[in-house]
Amino acid sequence: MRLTTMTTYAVQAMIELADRPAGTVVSLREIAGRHGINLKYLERIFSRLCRSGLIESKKGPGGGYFLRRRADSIKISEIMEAVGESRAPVRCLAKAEDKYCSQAETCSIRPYWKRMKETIDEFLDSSTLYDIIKKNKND
Amino acid sequence: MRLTTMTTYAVQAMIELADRPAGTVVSLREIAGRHGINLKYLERIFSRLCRSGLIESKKGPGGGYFLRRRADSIKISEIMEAVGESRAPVRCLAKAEDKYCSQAETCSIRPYWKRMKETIDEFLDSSTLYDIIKKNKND
DNA sequence: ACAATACCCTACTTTTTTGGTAGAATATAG
DNA sequence: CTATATTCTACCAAAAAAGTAGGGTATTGT
Repeated sequence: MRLTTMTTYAVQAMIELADRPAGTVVSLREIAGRHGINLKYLERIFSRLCRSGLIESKKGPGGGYFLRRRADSIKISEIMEAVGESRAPVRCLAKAEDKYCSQAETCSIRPYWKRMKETIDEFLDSSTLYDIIKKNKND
Repeated sequence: MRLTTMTTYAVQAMIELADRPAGTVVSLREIAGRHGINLKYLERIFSRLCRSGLIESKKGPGGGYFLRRRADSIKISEIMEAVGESRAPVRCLAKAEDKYCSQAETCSIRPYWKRMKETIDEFLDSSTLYDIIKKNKND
């Protein structure tokens, strides 16, 4: 039941972007350096975030990435989705794998795992980047 | 965010035991056969469940395993605990790993992961074997 | 007693997933 | 033009999970 480090990196990085004033961009080199993340690895993560439309890039010198939407409209679940983190506790509940288990219809435990997934989804769907930042600033 | 198959096997098997009338035992061979689980693999799982005190064994011909407590007193979280499934979404929240991240104290995201863990724990702590069986029988 | 049944322990192998690397291509500000 | 930065396509290594194998030990019905 552990998130991949790719997911935690992605959230960390998104927090970084959210913390910057609008109109500024952040380079990967900067983020990678500060968090001790391999640059190439970060690149892969950001390309996914980009493809999902959560962030946008500005190329060339002085370029970098920036949030495409307001921090309070970006759900944590969206970030996970972008980097491919599954939120299903069991394989038979993952997307496009409904046919993985032939006995899915009669399985007595599946409904339980489904409720578990819903609980997790609800949590991740109801929190945004802004919530994390805000909570932190209240200290 | 996926449970290991060992965990899902463990829950499946515990449901089997819970579904039997009191006083009866179930052999591993039987469970392994019905669910298509490798016998040796199941043995390992059951030895852990046994060590955790969730089930008990009866040796000899006609022997097998049975629940040590009532189904409505066995939490799903206990089963996970028994087979070593971590419920922490990130490593720095896992047991005996508080020192994994040196910046745990100042980390802005950690409190969020902690709330996530609490949400999951709450779900798993508040459901028992009996709940799963019962829900199923209502169909 | 003893053989049948079933649990118990240790080590190993394979597979899958995750994490990390490398190198080159493309775009752009100055 | 060129330095900086993102994009794309592979590939490789480490770790974790899953599955196997084989021998050993305890119990009990007969």
